[in-house]
Amino acid sequence: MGRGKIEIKRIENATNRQVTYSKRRSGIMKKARELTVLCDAQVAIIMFSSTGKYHEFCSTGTDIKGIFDRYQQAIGTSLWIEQYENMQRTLNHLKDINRNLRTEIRQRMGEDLDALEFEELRDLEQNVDAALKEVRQRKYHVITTQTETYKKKVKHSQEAYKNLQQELGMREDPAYGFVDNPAAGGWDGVAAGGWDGVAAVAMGGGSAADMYAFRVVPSQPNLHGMAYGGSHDLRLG
Amino acid sequence: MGRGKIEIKRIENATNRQVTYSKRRSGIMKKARELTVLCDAQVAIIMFSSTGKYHEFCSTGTDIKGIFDRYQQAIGTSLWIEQYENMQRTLNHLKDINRNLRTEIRQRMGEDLDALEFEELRDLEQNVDAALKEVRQRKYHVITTQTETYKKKVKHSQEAYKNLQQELGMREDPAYGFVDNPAAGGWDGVAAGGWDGVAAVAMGGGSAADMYAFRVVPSQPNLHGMAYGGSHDLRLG
DNA sequence: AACTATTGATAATA
DNA sequence: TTATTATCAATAGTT
Repeated sequence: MGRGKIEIKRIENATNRQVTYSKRRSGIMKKARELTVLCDAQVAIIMFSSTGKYHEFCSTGTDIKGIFDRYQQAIGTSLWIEQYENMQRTLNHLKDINRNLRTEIRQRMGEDLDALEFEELRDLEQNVDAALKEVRQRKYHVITTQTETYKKKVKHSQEAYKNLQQELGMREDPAYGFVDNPAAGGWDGVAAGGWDGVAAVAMGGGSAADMYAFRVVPSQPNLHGMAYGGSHDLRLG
Repeated sequence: MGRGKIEIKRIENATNRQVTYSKRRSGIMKKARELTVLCDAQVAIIMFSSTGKYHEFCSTGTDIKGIFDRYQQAIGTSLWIEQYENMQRTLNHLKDINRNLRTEIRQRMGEDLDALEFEELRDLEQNVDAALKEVRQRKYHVITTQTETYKKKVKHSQEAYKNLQQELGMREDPAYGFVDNPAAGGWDGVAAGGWDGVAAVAMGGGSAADMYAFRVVPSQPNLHGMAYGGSHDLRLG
């Protein structure tokens, strides 16, 4: 239909091809529109030219997504539905795991124990007991490490001070400087046993009240996105 | 284009409409095919007739899904991609929460404590300590409840037996029947103090070895999809 | 973009 | 349904 018929093969001249694309595209769109009106049909068309420009047609009363959802229904199952459902499954599985993890944490916090059988309770007790020992041991380790560090710092400061004293040949009131008498409450006292004593209390499986003796900062930022203070939000997000 | 032009409006005659649909549909498909060849374009068409029958066209070298994925890219964001990405986000969020929960459980088990600050360690210790008390209390409660139940059962059996004895006027060797002498190891002994004694041991914050004294069944099914025996698989599924 | 000579599509008909 | 064909519509080549 034109001034001479053409062979149906790729038009090599780019300009020509683009013009033909434009003409024929509008032709198809018109035909599609007529079809939807004449025959009460639903039509969706998506076109990409060789230059990458895209055009679409969609019959009135619906949209591309609507027609393609219907299309997917028509051909049974497929396309995106499959990966979508896979994802949904994974998501539900994760939620289940999540719920179980939260339940376990709550039980490890001593809550919701009614659901447990005696044997489970017994195992839980053993486990928490062992965990408590681990935590105490770790705490003791941290404390002793800190103590050693402070001891060394004190020693260094002390020696530096003494050296200074000797170099300057000065003699001050012992109450205001470093002295060798532990009873005076100087740094020597701490270095010699003060921190160890603290560590001993911490190690001694003490009561909660004992532990509060170490609370230097009343509340600290939540460094791991968690808190052990029971203020957990154990609902799903 | 036919024997007389027609007005572009819905064809009321169903048969006529169906025939026209069939003819024009094949016409559009042919045009689409020609367009893809002549102009090196990508085209996807989906059509539903008024009777619900569906037909599709897709240029060679791709498929409906491919063209629609490209379409979604072309129009930026939307359609399925949106909910797909929402889902992906939710999924990643759940995985994060999951990882945190597993970390917390491991720390509550006394593992991976190196990452904790001293203050966190102290709070964790307090919390686990409190939890242990809760669990022990609960265990004691279960044991005493069970004890009461067994006591009652024993009492009932005892009385039934005595009644039977009296009714039959029988007298057996005390060694082979229920007697009033607790030292003989009869049920009276258990009812009077045996179970309470057991409960007392359980309550006493005893060692793990003490607890094992209660292990009636060496291993039991995992009723909650969890185990406190440290055999947790804390990896993501 | 607009114009036509042509070819292509199809409405009515058989 | 399918085939025919008289007409109308689309468009290739041109301006």
